[in-house]
Amino acid sequence: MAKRALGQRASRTGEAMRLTRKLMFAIEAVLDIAYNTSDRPVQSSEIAERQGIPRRYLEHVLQHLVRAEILCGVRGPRGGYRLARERRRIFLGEIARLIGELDGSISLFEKPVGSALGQSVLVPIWQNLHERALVQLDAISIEDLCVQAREAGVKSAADIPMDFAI
Amino acid sequence: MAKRALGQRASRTGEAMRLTRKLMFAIEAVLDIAYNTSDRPVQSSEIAERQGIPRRYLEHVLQHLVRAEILCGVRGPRGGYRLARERRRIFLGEIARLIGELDGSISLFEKPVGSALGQSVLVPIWQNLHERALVQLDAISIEDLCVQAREAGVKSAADIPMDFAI
DNA sequence: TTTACAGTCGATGGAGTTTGTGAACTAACT
DNA sequence: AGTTAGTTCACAAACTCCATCGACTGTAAA
Repeated sequence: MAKRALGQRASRTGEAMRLTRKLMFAIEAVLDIAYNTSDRPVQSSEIAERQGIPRRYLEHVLQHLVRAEILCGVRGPRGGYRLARERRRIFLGEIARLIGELDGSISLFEKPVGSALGQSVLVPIWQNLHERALVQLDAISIEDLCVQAREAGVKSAADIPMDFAI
Repeated sequence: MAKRALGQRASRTGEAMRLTRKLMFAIEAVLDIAYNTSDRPVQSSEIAERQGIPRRYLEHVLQHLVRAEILCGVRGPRGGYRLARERRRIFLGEIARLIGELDGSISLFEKPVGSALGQSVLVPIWQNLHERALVQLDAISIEDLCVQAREAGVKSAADIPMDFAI
């Protein structure tokens, strides 16, 4: 009965999440850095090649991660990227929220939903779906992924002596 | 230029789901039809106006729903759309899978994921996320939504005498 | 035959993605 | 110290795909 303003955004707690390509790139990049960092930082070109991500676009994503203080960038020769915190203190949910809020911030369930039907019935369902996904991602840390990767036998550049640099 | 050769599709689970605008339109439309059907079928223009969905695009979506035998279309004057089954036998998961498989069938987690890291660690996470969402949607029928809408006090065109036709 | 719809094809626009060019910064080398 | 080279950062143009719109065709009732 209570008529709500149409333009009401889903901007409540600032929770935004979009299952887009950019998000996957972001998570892949952070994981790659965490898994392959040795003594010197990991360069964007390495990540791009290892993960098969377009270089230029990857740099975009990395810069967002730097601003969000998930990574820190080191300029100059032998520069690259490092994690800004310990691996066990970076969670996928944080990355998802970050990427979601970047451009648009419309969240995973992006829909004006103008009708009363949608407002009263569908919006709650989408919010629920959305929140559950975020909860699931909030429970996974980069450390967890590194452990899984090691158990799966994925090779890490950190295990290889530097002399083999191509 | 199709450089699709790069990544093979993640299409082998057969389950595809995309949290896109089209999916919301589809669910909104089916719900609208279920909720507002009286003796004569519901016309696409009615749905479009009530739900605030662009007419032309809505018809596109409706046609897919007809082919999937979720709706049935009635042509000619006083035509429109009806549900092809009882409301309690139509589930949101079915609609989600349909829309997902339509164009691209790339599913919610669409990513080549070329590296060993991605393959062994990220793909399972995305699949899990995806399956949980589908399970959640599979548990909701159109009937459920109609009940919720009625409890929320949403008016139905089926309750209103036909004389008020504009 | 006319009319009011559902169905189909093609054109347009915008968001997200990809790529290009150049700046700012810093380590290493002369 | 000054210069050079290898990076990250910043801005912007080009490309791609989906949502949107428009015009035309098919069908069935009046």
